[in-house]
Amino acid sequence: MSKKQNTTLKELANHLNLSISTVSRALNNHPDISASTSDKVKRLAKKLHYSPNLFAKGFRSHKTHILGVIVPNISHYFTTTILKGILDESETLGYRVIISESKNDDQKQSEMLQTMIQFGVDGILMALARKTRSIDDILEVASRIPLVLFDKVSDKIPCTQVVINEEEAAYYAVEHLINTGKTRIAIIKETEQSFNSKKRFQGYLRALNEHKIPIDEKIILSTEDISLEKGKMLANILLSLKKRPDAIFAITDSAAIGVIKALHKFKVNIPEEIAVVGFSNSIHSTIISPKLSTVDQPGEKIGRTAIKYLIEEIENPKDDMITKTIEIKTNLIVRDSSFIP
Amino acid sequence: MSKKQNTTLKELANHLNLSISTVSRALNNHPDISASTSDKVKRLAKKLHYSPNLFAKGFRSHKTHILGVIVPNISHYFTTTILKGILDESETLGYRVIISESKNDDQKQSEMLQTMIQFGVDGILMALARKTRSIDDILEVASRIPLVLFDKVSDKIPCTQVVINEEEAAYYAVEHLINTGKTRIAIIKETEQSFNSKKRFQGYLRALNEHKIPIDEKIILSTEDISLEKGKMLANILLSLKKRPDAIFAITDSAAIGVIKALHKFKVNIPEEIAVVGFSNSIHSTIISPKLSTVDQPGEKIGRTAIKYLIEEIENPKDDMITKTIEIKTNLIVRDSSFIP
DNA sequence: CTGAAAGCGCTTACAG
DNA sequence: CTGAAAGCGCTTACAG
Repeated sequence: MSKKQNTTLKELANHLNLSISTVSRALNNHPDISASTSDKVKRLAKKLHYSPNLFAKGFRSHKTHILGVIVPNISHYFTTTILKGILDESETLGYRVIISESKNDDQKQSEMLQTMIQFGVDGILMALARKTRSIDDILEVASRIPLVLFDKVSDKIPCTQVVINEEEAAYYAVEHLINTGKTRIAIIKETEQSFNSKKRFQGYLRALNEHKIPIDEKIILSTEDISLEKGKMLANILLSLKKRPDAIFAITDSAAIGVIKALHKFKVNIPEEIAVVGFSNSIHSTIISPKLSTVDQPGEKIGRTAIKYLIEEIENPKDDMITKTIEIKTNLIVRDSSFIP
Repeated sequence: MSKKQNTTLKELANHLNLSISTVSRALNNHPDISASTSDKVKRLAKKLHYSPNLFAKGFRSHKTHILGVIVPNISHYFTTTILKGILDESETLGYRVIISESKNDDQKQSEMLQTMIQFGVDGILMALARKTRSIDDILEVASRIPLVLFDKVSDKIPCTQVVINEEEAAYYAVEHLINTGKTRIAIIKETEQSFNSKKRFQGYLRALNEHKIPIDEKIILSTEDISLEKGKMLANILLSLKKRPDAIFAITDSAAIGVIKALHKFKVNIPEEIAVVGFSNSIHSTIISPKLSTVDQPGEKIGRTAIKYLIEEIENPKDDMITKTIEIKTNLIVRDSSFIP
């Protein structure tokens, strides 16, 4: 065998002619143990690189100190900022995190939930896959261990949910465009009634209504699986209208960047002829030219908040499952794709 | 208690008036068990949503089927593509993955290694933090469990290492510039002798040498912590030279994008006056205009390969630790920032 | 074909 | 102040 075995309590006990119980207590600073014994044990432990087997420890207490995290796509920059918050906070609180990618496949998502339970995670943090139908599996999980949803959530699942102020953020983004003199503001959103898209659309409508700007269905465009390419396509449609919009609010940055690329192609001046605002403050938003005005979503804070609530629920279990929604504030960042006020 | 306990073998046994051993064997398709018993057990197990406690299982065999992964920064797109490969492949092979971010802090990295051992991971996959000094801790880990390095590696650590063909990739990138008629090719690299930077620089030198192009120290620029901003700064220096380069090879995409931004500012035509080539094929490379020529690094493949080697070593332990380096082929992608041949 | 017992590494109530 | 014993959920050699 090339690999060294880990040192165990038993070995320490044998070396010192003590019982396993005593060694255990010495290492855990139990008050009963004499200082001299405690010292001896600790010295030997250090010398032999003893490190407790957390498995065995958790085994007794039914706690693994491992949390499960499921996200649709690990490559989205926004997701990675959330993960940063999750990893950092969980590590300082003494938990490790198992991450899985559902790839927006709700079948896969169910399987992952299942294996996470099998691996004995103490709780699960999750952003739902698109078109999640099988709520049943998720409810079943929530009945066993604490579950917290973030970003992609659903009010059909009774649990803590951490989101951004989607509606308000969209409201401010659109109001900003109105304040810079724009009156014909298009929106590019998703067809399916995803929580996020729906909320952002509501914010759009409220901004127009409150500023007495008529709603025009012709400049409300929807697409499935919103993306850069889709942004381009829909921008082309908007450009072909008799009455072009003078601003476009895209509910994701990638779509907004597609819009900018389409506008470039047709030599449309940004923001003079058409202003553009996105949503997310992805890293792309400062690479594209003109730099994109967008809504900054504080990913790290979302991650930190979500994991804190989860761990709180793990360590202080409550009897009742209540849907509690925590809203994290966002921040509109105005850049060159819209007028600076 | 609101949370349901997980079903155990004991409960199944009690329900059926069988022993725990029999139930265990039935569930594991042991040949000794009669079909009727086996059926009964399986039906009840399904009904009660029994799922084995992998903790208890692993506890006996000293296998947790959990792997540790440490990366410097989870937000780099390239890193996320590697993680995708790791997650996907490990899940199909029946392993789960704990991810930690060292933030290029080698102190933190050592701690992470330590807690991963404590959590009983079966093996560790790691990209080294910049300026990793305490090789000792890493060697200590490698003596206990299988360790595989990827991307950021070091030949001082005797273990399997999965990297791209850094030297060759840089060679082809520079040769491509030479083939398009460029003769004064600058390089922007890192000061510290990181494995990657060193190799890419070697490729640069070899390309120039083989094509009999003189090396000019004035257009070999180095920086610490290479980034977009540093790319801009160094490009400015190059532009201020009496004899400007006619091409710039930046050893990372972000630096290359900084270069493009600087060239834009000084109205330099790309690629006519100065061509630019980056390294990584990050998502930015098609957002920037002109689109960036760059070296595509197949992240998923790197991840998959690394995890396969790790699991191979876990499941078939060898006595000897040998440094084995696996090189993954890259692919030069020519876009608008350099001439299409 | 089925069961009782040991053991994986640890903690802790119970004795002494 | 220290130790023997039970138990966490599972598997498996040993009996029968």
